[in-house]
Amino acid sequence: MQTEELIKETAKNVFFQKGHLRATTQEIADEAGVNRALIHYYFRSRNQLFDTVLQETMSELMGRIIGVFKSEATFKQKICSFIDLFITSQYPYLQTFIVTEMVKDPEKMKLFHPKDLDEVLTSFRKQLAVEVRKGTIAPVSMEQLIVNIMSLGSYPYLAKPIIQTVFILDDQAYENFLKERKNLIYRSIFNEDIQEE
Amino acid sequence: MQTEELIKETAKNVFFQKGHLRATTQEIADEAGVNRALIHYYFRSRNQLFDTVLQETMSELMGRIIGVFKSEATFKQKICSFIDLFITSQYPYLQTFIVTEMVKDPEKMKLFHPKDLDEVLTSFRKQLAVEVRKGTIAPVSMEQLIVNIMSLGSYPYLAKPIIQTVFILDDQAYENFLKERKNLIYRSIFNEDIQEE
Amino acid sequence: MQTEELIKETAKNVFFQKGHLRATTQEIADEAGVNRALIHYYFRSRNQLFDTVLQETMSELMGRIIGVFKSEATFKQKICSFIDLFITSQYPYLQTFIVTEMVKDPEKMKLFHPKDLDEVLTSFRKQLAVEVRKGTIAPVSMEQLIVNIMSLGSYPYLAKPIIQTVFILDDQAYENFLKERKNLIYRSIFNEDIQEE
Amino acid sequence: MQTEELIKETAKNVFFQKGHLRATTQEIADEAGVNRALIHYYFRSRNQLFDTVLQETMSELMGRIIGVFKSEATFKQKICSFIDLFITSQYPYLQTFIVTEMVKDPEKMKLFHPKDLDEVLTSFRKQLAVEVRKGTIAPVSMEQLIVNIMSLGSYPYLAKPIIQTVFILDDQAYENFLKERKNLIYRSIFNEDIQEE
DNA sequence: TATGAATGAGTGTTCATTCAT
DNA sequence: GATGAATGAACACTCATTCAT
Repeated sequence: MQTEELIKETAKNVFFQKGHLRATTQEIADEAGVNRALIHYYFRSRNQLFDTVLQETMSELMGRIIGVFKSEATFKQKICSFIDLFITSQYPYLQTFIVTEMVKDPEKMKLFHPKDLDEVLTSFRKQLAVEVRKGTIAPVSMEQLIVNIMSLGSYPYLAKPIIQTVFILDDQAYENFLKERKNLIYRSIFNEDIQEE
Repeated sequence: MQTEELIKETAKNVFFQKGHLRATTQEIADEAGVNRALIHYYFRSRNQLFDTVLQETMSELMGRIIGVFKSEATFKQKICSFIDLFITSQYPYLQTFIVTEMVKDPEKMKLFHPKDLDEVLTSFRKQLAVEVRKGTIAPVSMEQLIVNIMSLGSYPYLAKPIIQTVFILDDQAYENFLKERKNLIYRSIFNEDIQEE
Repeated sequence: MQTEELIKETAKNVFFQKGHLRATTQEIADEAGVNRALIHYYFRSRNQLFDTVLQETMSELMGRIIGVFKSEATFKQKICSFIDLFITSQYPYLQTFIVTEMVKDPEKMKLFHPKDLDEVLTSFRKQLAVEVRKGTIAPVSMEQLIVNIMSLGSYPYLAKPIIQTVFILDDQAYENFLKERKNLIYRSIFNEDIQEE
Repeated sequence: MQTEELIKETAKNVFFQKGHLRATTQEIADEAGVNRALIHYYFRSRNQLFDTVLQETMSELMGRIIGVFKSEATFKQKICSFIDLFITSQYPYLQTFIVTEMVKDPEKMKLFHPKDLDEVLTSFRKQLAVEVRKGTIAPVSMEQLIVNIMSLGSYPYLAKPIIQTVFILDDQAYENFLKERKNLIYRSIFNEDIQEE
């Protein structure tokens, strides 16, 4: 039973961490140190491994997102946690993967919409309206706000090769570049630095 | 000689517009209405077609970027043009393509750094410093500013399936969502709406 | 010890009754409700299970054939019983199986020639000669007579799909078609109907 | 274009002459002296090669059958030709093949029922009725008569290994055994020897 | 310049078989 | 005896690539 888990974790890492989206069963098997046929023994087909692994990863991500919004934290704290979610993603290539895969079958995404997401978002929308009225944040729709945070957080991971090339940054310099961004994103929303305590 | 061009253009569209990043030579040949072997006649290998096509597309993109910064326009106009560059990309899947391809061979990107990019950026960095001093824009490094714009512009294209799923937006609604963003991005930089004239 | 028997019987049914001549060990194991590895535990290999099962089935068939000829019945009764043997075979696909398997290794068949078959046939050959002299039956060699009966009895089972197609007969009509044949075969030999009593 | 034909003919021989019904693409390719991938180049899949080859062979067989019945020959001559069709089949394993394949998908056979077969059979049924009235032949339905001939003709080819074993006949002896059968079958129908001229 | 034919390397998948428990 | 896990060999099939014309 732990081998099944090993294959799944290896596949997640190969696909979403290493970004080898077209990885063959052979590559995954090699990486996991198991026989290629074992993948079929546990998952029947490469596609089912894909689906399983994608499903689980998306569930985890959605769970975290919902967790952030459901918490008792203040508005600013929620935003802070949400930024973290996308700035330090466990799976930097997950989103790229989804984009490339979903081109073929966009309907698949619908499976990843959890039941309680809607109410959570509705409640957050109200909270946002309150904060806008209070003047904590400039007027903005919830959708645009959330997409802004995701954009500012994720894109630098996705476009790493482009950005490194344009600005001639080595890996260390890029690391530093990324570190500055959390506070920068926060400031683009609230016009103030993060209050640590 | 025009067949070579035809193949190249077809490949660009298949890869970067349609997002068929793993397109086979057969698909490209079919789409172009030519024999599959012709691709090898002109480009020797599938990889060389890839490289050529990527090289040209990147050159074009870099050319546009440089064009924006080199122009005689005002600072705000430059920013405006730069936003446009990433919001209405001719090749929505180009960046995804780069990301996925560069994972395998990150050194490749170095080929895409044009000679005059550095001086253009240096000059823009000075212009930015001036505007910061003038208070036109909040203090920010040039790198972070540019990456912010690229993030806010490109990411919603890359992550379209995710965003549509989370917020339950159909294609029409998503289109509208995207339209609002240009001004929104501009406002996030200058705290004012775009001045049309 | 009864599991071994269970596997064997299941295999016989799968191969020779259901006609699934290429059945995998998994299918047989599933049908028998046992673990796939057990088949190898008892029979070492799929081929040995095949051989065992074929051997037993052939022995049983040969036993019946010998039983018919060895009995004290009259000549006509023997023929009648012999017809029955091939018209209502317990294993309709046994012969098809033998044909397809023996192509690969024809020597295998020699294992299925029982010791007492020769004497039984010799004795039947004499009985036939007597009946020919008496005029009960038209002159014919024993081999041809026996093959005729086997042909007329078995072939309609083997060629069922062809015959149904040519004459457009559904399963019910084909059933009726087969029922008529016993008397028809008997008449082709003795020019008279079967005397029931 | 002749390679395609070569593959097809090789496949026919492997399947229907040599009786290697489960032949792999590799075996067929080796036999034909071509690369395995060529089979897919011409026929897309192993199944399509099967279907094509089966279709053609069945069409040919059906054509011959119809040809016999459609001819201007006398009743006895037709029967004679029909016997020939099954006694000296070009593809001894064709029928075995059909039997084993059709177990999986009996509906497939329906494709092999030619349009003009029905009228040809209807006309032959009338001719048979006339001959029965004339006393040329003992009363029998057309279906049973035809199946009898097919049985007596084909079965000895299908069951060759069994028969050789039971009667201990070497290949030469079996050859002789088969030669006797044509006249024997004819006599089982008309109670007289074939009139050669 | 263009094409149909041909090939080798590699992919996902199946399966009989083995092994440790 | 019995089982889940694991493996190697084979299979159909795909694809980029080459070659003769």
